[in-house]
Amino acid sequence: MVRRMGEPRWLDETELRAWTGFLETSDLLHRTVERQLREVGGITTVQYDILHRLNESPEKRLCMTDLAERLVSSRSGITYQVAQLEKAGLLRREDAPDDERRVLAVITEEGRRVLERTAPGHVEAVRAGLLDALTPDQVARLADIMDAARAHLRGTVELHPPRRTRSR
Amino acid sequence: MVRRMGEPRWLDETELRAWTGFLETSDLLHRTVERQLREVGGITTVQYDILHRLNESPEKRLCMTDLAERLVSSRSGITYQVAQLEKAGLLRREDAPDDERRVLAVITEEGRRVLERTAPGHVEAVRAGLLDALTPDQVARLADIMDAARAHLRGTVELHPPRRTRSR
DNA sequence: TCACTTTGCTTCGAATTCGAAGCATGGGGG
DNA sequence: CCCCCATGCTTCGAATTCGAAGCAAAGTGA
Repeated sequence: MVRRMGEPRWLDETELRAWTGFLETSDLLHRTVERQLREVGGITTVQYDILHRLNESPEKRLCMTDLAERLVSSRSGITYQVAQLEKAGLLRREDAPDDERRVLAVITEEGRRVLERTAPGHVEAVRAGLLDALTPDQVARLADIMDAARAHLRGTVELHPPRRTRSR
Repeated sequence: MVRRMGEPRWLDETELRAWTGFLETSDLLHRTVERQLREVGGITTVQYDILHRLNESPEKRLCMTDLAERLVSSRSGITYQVAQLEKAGLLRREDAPDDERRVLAVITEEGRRVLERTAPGHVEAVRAGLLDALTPDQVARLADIMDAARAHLRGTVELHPPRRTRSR
């Protein structure tokens, strides 16, 4: 399965602009949003996402694996962040009734308050950092482009490395 | 300077798609590219960027601040990564001749070899992860959109927190 | 020249992330 | 029922990142 490739197809000017622009924009954007959340809400983007997902879910609770599924980090990362949020009183853990192995994270009233308090500023930061710099037409095109890329990547990328099989 | 905001302007469906799509795409993309570089070249994206920038620069050398300027991390982060790369033999440090305070990072022959060896696969990963999923028209539009966003953010965001002035 | 500030870099401790390994429960196939 | 593997989560150590604090050289103004 050695793949010897011929002459590499280097990026032309437009492709390079798209790629480097994407890299730098996502980096800058992440920093500003992170900073805003930190200053106003005292939480990180990851924590905001966790709380948001919990709050959006019908039962206001999700198990660790579901949280990790399509979110930022690895399973151990979720364990860590949920522990932080639990210490801060923004969620609590519950054992799943039907499966002893599962642990459910449940958003607390306090967590909901933090979310309500930070959400408007967070949205404003997203507008100020990205959406306001674009025309409505560009926003629409960006949405379509990101949909295409996201769907493509979802099919291609394995989020987590495959689990090491016991034997061997 | 307390800004009391009225009813927050929530994101409409398209804006939400643009934003969440952007977040998830950049995350997935970062992971795949990172993994490819790690497996093939044994280096991280950050290290690739550093080597690439050094190699692109006219004198094949840059001082730490210039490296940190618009790159990934804080000053201390650059110190750390440059130390790693120096240990790996991919660059060496030199004192700047004209300013005793500055430290120059200079890419080595070995570093150049790693770059040449990894670059084609890296570009392929970028194509496979992003560009191939888009039409040429979409790539061009993405480039323009990212240019706009990048320029906007550059003007808005302060990369590093302001330096603490010594006396109160 | 002398104080004082600025600038460039490094060191330090804290926080976060990851993957590997470990533990416990669940789910078959015999 | 029992063995074995799959699944869910946590713990561990390593790597990376950050900001604050510190040190040294360079610049500035009197």
